[in-house]
Amino acid sequence: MTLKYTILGFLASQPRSGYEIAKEFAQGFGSCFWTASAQQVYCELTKLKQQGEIIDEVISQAGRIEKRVYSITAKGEKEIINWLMKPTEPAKIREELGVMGIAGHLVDVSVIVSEIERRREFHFKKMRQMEKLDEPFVNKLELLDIKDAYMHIIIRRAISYQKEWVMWCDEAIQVINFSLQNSNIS
Amino acid sequence: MTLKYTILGFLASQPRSGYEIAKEFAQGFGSCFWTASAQQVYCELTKLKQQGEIIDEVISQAGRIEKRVYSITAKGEKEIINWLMKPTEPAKIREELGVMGIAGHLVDVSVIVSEIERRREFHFKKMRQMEKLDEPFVNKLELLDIKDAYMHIIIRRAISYQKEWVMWCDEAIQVINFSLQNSNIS
DNA sequence: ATCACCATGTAAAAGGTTACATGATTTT
DNA sequence: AAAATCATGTAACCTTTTACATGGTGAT
Repeated sequence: MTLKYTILGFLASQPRSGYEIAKEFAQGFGSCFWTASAQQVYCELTKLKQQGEIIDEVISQAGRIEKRVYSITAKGEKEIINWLMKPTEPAKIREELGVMGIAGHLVDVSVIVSEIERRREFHFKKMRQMEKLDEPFVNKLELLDIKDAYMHIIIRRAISYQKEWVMWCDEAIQVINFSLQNSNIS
Repeated sequence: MTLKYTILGFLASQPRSGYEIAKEFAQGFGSCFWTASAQQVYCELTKLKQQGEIIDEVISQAGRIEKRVYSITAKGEKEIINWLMKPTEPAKIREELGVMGIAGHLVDVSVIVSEIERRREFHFKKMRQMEKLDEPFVNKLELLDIKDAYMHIIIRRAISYQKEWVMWCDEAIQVINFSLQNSNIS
């Protein structure tokens, strides 16, 4: 259901096309907390329109293909407000890398170490991406209105999530190296 | 596919029944990095048996219902080793709470603040749970062999994930309060 | 007695991914 | 000329969740 409410949220802040919403998930603010493919977005928009929570309008663009822009309806706004009042479900941890914890010893330690190094790079890049999203906010921290403050804290969460990963990778390699030294001594 | 490899991993470390594996996901080491219901576990075990990656043996217990204990086969071990050599897919962020970032202003600020406080409690408890799992390892940090080191680092990741959440909750409430003071002044 | 825990499964529904399908415009 | 971006959809498949189904043992 979160996909639905994220889309309603985007449309509550301003009318958008399916393509624009999909982009929010791929690179924009949506990428801070949720993922959805373009296919999912188009599919959900069709459903939401049928249920009267959003309406669409075809906009013709000069020298461009026309696009279908969606807006939230009063019914849709009621729906999202109702949802926001309910407690959120914490994300379930689903981390492939964890399998190493039980079965890592079945492969050479170099496989594990280089995988952790690869992940460090990945999360470092992600962290930088998230920091870019935060730029408009960190540059006026003293002047954030409540709407900006909400966006800022969500982006901050995404940044520290990635940062925590980077720090964990460094720590993990240290622990592995220390353990290897131990086994050499004995 | 991760469910499959997590189960193979558990069985690679020792033979277990479906119930025991389900418990690992619910409260044990599995809960550090993956979630799976008992239904999923039983279903996957049936599939893995059909594919010859695990074998089962019915164990009768004194004064208890008999249980079906599974062990990994040579084929299964080959499968998991092959999988461990491949790069891991980082988890996709799916965090309901993020919707607040776009639509939080549609409800009263007290709704948001009390939700963040509720989440702080939740993650604090989770952190304590994960710390309990780490106890056998932190008590002999100097003596960890590589198998222990792998388990320890995965648990450490789970701990710092929860810790990061707790710190974020505190920071988020501060940012919100600061923003509210701003709007009162102007 | 009631609750927690042990123990194992099936089936339907919901949610998400991947593949298929198409085609124009803008930038390099 | 090729690649990236704009623009929208359908269908099949895979994964996950929820509901259904059952019943014994041990502790309070």
